[in-house]
Amino acid sequence: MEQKEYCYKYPHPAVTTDCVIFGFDGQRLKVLLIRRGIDPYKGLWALPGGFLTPDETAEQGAARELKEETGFEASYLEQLRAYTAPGRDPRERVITIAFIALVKIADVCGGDDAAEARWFATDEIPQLAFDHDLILRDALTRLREKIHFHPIGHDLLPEQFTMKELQTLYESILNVNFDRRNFAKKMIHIGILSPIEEPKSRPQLYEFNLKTYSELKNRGFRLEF
Amino acid sequence: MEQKEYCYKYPHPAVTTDCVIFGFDGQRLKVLLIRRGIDPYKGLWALPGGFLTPDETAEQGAARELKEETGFEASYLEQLRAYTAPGRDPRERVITIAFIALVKIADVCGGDDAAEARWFATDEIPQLAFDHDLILRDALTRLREKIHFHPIGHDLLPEQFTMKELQTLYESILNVNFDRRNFAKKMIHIGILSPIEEPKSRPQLYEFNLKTYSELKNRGFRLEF
DNA sequence: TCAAAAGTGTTCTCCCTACACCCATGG
DNA sequence: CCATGGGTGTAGGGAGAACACTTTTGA
Repeated sequence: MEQKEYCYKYPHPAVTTDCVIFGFDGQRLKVLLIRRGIDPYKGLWALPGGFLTPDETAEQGAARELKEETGFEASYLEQLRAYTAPGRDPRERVITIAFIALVKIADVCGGDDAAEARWFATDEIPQLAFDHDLILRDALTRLREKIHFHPIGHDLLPEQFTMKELQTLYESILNVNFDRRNFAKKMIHIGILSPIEEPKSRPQLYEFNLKTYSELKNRGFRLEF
Repeated sequence: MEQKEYCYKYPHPAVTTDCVIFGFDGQRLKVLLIRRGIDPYKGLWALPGGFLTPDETAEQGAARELKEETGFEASYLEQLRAYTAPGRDPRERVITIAFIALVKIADVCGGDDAAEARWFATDEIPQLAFDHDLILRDALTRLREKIHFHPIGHDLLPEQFTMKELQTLYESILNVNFDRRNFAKKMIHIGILSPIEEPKSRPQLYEFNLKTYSELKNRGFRLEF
């Protein structure tokens, strides 16, 4: 392969995207990491990511890398922020644009690339490559903020779910315990949940009512806990 | 000046920082813009910003550009997000990392560079260069969120201020009207304001009590309106 | 003297919280 | 039969919202 060169009058940093991918297994909040197969930091776990191509936005690049490296389609993808410390990559100057992705773990997990990928509970994160531990901590902070005005459950749970599952999700993200009855009351009162009619299953199933949600969002609502 | 060249194996975008600089003149929330002296978009108003140098973080670059182009020191500087649409700069691929800066308008405004700079009310923004109108709108949205858990007044008002000034600030940012008495009650109740003892001035002056604030922040507080 | 701004307190309502009982299912 | 989990209702407390009167200052 020919060694093409791209030249500029002033120094340009390389730009990558990295994804903090959150999933929920029914018990705990998890983060998807891949093991690096090449130096630097070979063998360490890292956030999935890669270089931005010239014709895509950072959002498109993040979605592409996510799909390529893990096989997941993000049901939600949001930019976190850019990380620009000059020495954060030992090879050359690389700035990364970090993203938060929410995926439904139940979705097919056919990782295309052969890269080794694994879910880690957020309190059992191993040592990470680059400044990815910093990025991950920032992502968790952002997620905990986000939960107050975004129906995160819709992106992390299956279409239909029980109230208990939803509560466990909230509890595992916020590291708290809620009163079972008050939690259900509050959720139903807000109006973004619709009970499933079918009377066959005993634990009542719910689904998100996105129409009500978008109305609420436009009025700027917030969920207090 | 010699034409140095910086070459890479893969294409690298140029990286700039841009600042949305908010100030408060006692009546309305303002944004500081500069008029572009060169193409592209020559003559249009734009957010102050410039290219990132190889040895500085985006935060440092934003602070430097802010100082160089407007003479202001930001009392608060926070990354908003990166803007990466491939066509956003007609010259070459340029991604920008946008920042929100809060400054005290009363501070010396000795603009170092001769660039024409002006404060604009947030509802009287002229046509802007590049995608700066999008950035500005995002910054306003973020600021309106931010106001709920950051004492924005501390970065936008003088050291000492009246309750009315603080209320006007909040009202101009959120585009609402508060009951004068309930607003004061709530602010004092929170505990981040300290009344100034000196009995000479009639309208009671206050200052921010940053110690109480940082305690509150650690406990994760939020101000509802 | 009058108008405009600032200081102060009370009531009502609603939401959040704490908490207990019943029913259904499955072992 | 019993244990577990899910469904439902109520009483109390606290914070926010609505609201009026008095005082001072400056024109």
